[in-house]
Amino acid sequence: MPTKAQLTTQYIIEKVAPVFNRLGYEATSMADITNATGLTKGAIYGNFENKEALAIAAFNHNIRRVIGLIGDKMNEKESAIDKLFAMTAFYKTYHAFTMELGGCPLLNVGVDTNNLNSPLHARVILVLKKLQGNIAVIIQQGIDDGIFKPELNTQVLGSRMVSLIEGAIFTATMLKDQQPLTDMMDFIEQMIINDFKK
Amino acid sequence: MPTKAQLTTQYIIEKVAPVFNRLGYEATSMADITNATGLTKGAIYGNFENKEALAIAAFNHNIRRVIGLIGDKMNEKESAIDKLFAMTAFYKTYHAFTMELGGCPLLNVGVDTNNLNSPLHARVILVLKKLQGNIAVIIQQGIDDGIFKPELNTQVLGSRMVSLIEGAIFTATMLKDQQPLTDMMDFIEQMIINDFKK
DNA sequence: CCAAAAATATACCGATTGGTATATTCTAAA
DNA sequence: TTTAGAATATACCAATCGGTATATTTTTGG
Repeated sequence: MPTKAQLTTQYIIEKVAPVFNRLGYEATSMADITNATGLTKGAIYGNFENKEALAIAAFNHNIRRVIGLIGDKMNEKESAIDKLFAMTAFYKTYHAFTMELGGCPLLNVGVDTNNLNSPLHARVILVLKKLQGNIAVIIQQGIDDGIFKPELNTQVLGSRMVSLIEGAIFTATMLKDQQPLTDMMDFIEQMIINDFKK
Repeated sequence: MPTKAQLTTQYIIEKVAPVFNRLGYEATSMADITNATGLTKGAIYGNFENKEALAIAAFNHNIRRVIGLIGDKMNEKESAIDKLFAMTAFYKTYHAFTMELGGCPLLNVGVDTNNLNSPLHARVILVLKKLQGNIAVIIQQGIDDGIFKPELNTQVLGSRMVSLIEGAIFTATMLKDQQPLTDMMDFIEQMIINDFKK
């Protein structure tokens, strides 16, 4: 059974995570945090060492939500193609997700903390590389299963896919229009069928 | 002949433009601005109404630099294909550019001012749409010249191209690695040859 | 139900924020 | 060279920043 404090810690994270994402991890003030939680600074600093620690916890929470959801969808599938299509299907629903959250955490925090060499930026790079790697592994699985062309460069394609996705998220977020994101996912699906498959 | 004040105004813009881009348009303080220019607040506020006005001027300056450079390169060419290839060639050199400037202004300011409905964000959306439109016009020119397939959806392709470019810029900036950007430009060039050309 | 401990609220700190009023310096025309 | 006006510097403002010490409340084990 979790203690009261553990529940409060989790409560704070869930309340402030979208605030940090919306306002930016530097621009979010302690006043924003106390307003969002209904708690006072005493309670916040009792549960987190400082604002940065809370920001990191909030970012990890946001990332876990996204990666968790997409990972679940992909793990339901067996073949490399089905996994990749589960991914594109997820991102077709991602605009509503980001509208609620205030944008893609990876994009927001990445840009926000760039040239800041904060722990947060290190986390962004790590997640980015992990995403690239995950996609590369799936493509490799497709090659191993004899479904995808063996000459595919999995690393380059993993990196390229992440760029395609984040670029579309950026455009869709800026224009508050789901269409660029949907279009990009259709485009990726065509790419898989036309260029990946044997 | 420009007056002393006009020269100072321009001097301030040039000095603070990379600072705003690097630190973010909210996070940049008046102290950062006076440090970057060597001037005092009196001089800054004598030339600009407030920090936001200066931020807008700095953003416009940054955008003009990028768009101006790329526009010049493209205007040197005649055919739609040559223009598009001039664009990809430019973006292959863009990583060095963004390293010096502290990232892509469009990406940085776009994310930074998202959900803030500031005049700056309105400017970002305008520039984004203009970029999409410019590419669409060039593709249409290619169609009119009988070089590109007539069934191409110029609007969708313009939007998609911008997403491809900004996504690659994001990845390259995060990983401090030019390769994702170079790869994406190669990818776009192949797309032009394989999918655009008749 | 009580007391020890844990958790939260309150009140405060120095530093920094954007901005301004005024003093000073510099520029340019007569 | 003088002087009016423009441009810049200085000194200051209230408000807010992140953070902390302490007082108060709440929880929990006996």
